[in-house]
Amino acid sequence: MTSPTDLQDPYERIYQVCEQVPAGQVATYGDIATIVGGACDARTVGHAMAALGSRAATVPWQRIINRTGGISTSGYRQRELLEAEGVAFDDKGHARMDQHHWKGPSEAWARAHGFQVLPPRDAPAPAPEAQLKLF
DNA sequence: GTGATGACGATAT
DNA sequence: TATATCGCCATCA
Repeated sequence: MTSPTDLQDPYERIYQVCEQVPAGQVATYGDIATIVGGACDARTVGHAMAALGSRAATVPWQRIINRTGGISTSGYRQRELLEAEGVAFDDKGHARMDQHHWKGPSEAWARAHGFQVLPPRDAPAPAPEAQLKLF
């Protein structure tokens, strides 16, 4: 297992997880780092996003935001792209994490690719009316 | 090899 | 809730 050929580039794994984020949902850098596991940190994910390069066309980098739900980028129209996907923002420029927070990939997919799943979370605040409004 | 920087997170106030 | 401080890791000069 010490062979680098067995493990893909650390960034490649991050991109792969980012591709699992469906449209209309957002994930935090910490979530991606938790799913990738290993020496992957929230900051490492941020560096990976900055090193996207040509992969920016296939990786939904715009769905990756910081833990506060704010957009750290400036000039990339990240918020505009998210709004186009149906992600709601408040007047403070923070995404509605309670509505669009990605719950993580399927356990089967994560296990099949050697990834991890996000820790279980208690129901934050179910809004029946809000769900009905979606789509 | 060392120091500085960064698309961050968590905790404390 | 917002701000301030510290910590962790990878990349670049």
